[in-house]
Amino acid sequence: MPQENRPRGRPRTFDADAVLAIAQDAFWRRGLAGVSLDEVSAATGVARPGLAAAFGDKRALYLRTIDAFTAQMDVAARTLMGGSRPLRVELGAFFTGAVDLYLAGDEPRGCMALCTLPVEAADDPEIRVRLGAVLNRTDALLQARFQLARARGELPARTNIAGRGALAAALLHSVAIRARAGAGRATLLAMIRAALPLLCRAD
Amino acid sequence: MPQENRPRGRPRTFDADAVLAIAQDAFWRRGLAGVSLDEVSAATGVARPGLAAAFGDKRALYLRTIDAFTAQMDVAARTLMGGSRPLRVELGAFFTGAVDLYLAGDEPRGCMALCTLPVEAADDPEIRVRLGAVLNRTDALLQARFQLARARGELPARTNIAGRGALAAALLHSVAIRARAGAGRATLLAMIRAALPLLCRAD
DNA sequence: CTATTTTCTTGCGGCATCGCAATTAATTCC
DNA sequence: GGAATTAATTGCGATGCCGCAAGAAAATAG
Repeated sequence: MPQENRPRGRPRTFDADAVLAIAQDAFWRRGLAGVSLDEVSAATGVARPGLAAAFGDKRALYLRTIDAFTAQMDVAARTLMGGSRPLRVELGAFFTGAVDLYLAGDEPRGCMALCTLPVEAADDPEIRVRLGAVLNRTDALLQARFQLARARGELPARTNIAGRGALAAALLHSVAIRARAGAGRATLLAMIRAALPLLCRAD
Repeated sequence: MPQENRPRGRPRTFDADAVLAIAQDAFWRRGLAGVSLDEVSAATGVARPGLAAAFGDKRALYLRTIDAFTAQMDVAARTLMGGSRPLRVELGAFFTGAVDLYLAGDEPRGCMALCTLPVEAADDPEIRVRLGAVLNRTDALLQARFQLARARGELPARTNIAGRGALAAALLHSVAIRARAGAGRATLLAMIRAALPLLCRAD
């Protein structure tokens, strides 16, 4: 009995997204070099050849999880900073949301991209490009928000958008690393609270 | 002929500091997990047992190079930001010096500590502590400089030192990662130039 | 000159990791 | 029902990596 639009041969017995989620968790904690495919295989119940057939080699699987991560971040960022509330409120929500994500499970995870991509970036041009893309994406997001605030009169017309955006992005990068270093929620939130007035000051 | 205060047995035939420098270079680029002892052995000409005898296992050697790195940074930071010049000048020198160091050799090196420690930090408590120590050190350095500026009247008495210090440290972290992502010297300096006024503004 | 101490070199053994090939299983097309 | 197609499973082989042990070498102490 032919079902729907089944591809052709024997169907997959595992859910690629579920495997990806488990792999993402492992790479988030230990990075590309720190995770073995045997480990992913054991955690997912999918034998190595199955992983290879579905995703390619270890590096390709890692890149897939990085892409998934950045997609998740994009969604979260746009949700938290949609542009409907005042600048300061939305930036506060944005950074608080980042802290929540970086400390999920009360483990010192930090940012998957900012904490695991850089090691590989020095010798791997493709990963270096990925890292650059992640940075550009948040830069664009934050600068756009400052620009919007300026257009709305929350910031004076002469406000240096690039400077504000750079500092806001920097704060995110800093939080990402500090979370991984074990900084507590209270510490991170205090840092954000102290820094926000400078970022949002209307001059 | 007994020389000086020679220890007792056969003397070392290699310079531990030179070996450390070579190992540091390798770890800087590829991180702890990305470097094999065979590689260090080949690059230094010291056989693995020699490395083991002098430094312990790979992780111990890595920690030694991290310590050497932080010591180098301390020296550089204190040189560039001695407190004799105005706040803005010294911060500019500090960040420019960081860029120089992160781009030395025109390679996208970034910061050894901030780009290689985080991956290992999640699962290795001792490395996590090291990372925290690196962060605390620069926090203290920058906050002290802002405090000095406030005491000298370059900043108003009500200036939030914690906020300024956090943002300045964040800028450093950001530069460290961006350099590794391949950002050019001009890009980084432009970012710093845009951000400095906000950090130094006397209100 | 001999004994002792420390280091250097070589090599072995074990372990983990990865990629590939061969076999078995499940499903669709005709 | 048979052929074709795609997956899953198992297992092998090669490589890299680490730690340790055994023997040779270079220095000092007496």
